[in-house]
Amino acid sequence: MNYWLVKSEPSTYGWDDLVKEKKTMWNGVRNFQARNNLKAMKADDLVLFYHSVNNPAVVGIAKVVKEAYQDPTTEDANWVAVDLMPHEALAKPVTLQKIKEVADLQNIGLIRQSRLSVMALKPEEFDLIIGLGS
DNA sequence: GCCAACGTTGGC
DNA sequence: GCCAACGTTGGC
Repeated sequence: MNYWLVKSEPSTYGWDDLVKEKKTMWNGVRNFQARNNLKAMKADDLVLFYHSVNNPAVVGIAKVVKEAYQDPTTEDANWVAVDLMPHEALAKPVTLQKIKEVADLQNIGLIRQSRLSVMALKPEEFDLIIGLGS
C-alpha cells in the first residue's frame, strides 16, 4: 500500500466535485516527475486531496480505483491518467500553514517542491496529516 | 496582483 | 550540451 498527495485548484476541480461525481479521471498531468508517480499508483492506494491557491489545505482522502492508463485527452503516449474516488472527507482541513508548523512534515514534497502536483508520502507522514485533520 | 521557483524551449 | 529566456504554478 502506497500513499500519495495530489493537488488541484478548487476552482478547476475541487474535493466537492469529486464527492459529487463519485469518481473522476485524474488526467492532464504534463510533468514527468508527476507522471512517474501516477504510474506507480496501485489500486486501493490512498491519496490525500490537496487544494492549492485558495486557502491551501488537505481536504480529503481519495482512493485509486484504476491504475495508470493512456491519458485519453492526448495522443502522446508519454502521459497517463488514473481514476480516483472519494474515500473519506477530513473532519477539518489541514492547512498548509499547519503542515509547516509540524517538524516531521518539513521534508514532504509539498513543502520542498511546491510545484509538483503528484507526490508520494511516507505512511507516517500520511498518518500525521490524517491525525491533524481528525 | 506580485514574485519566486522551477520546468521547458530554443539558440548557439 | 549549455544556458538564457520564457511560461506556468502556487504561496502570499
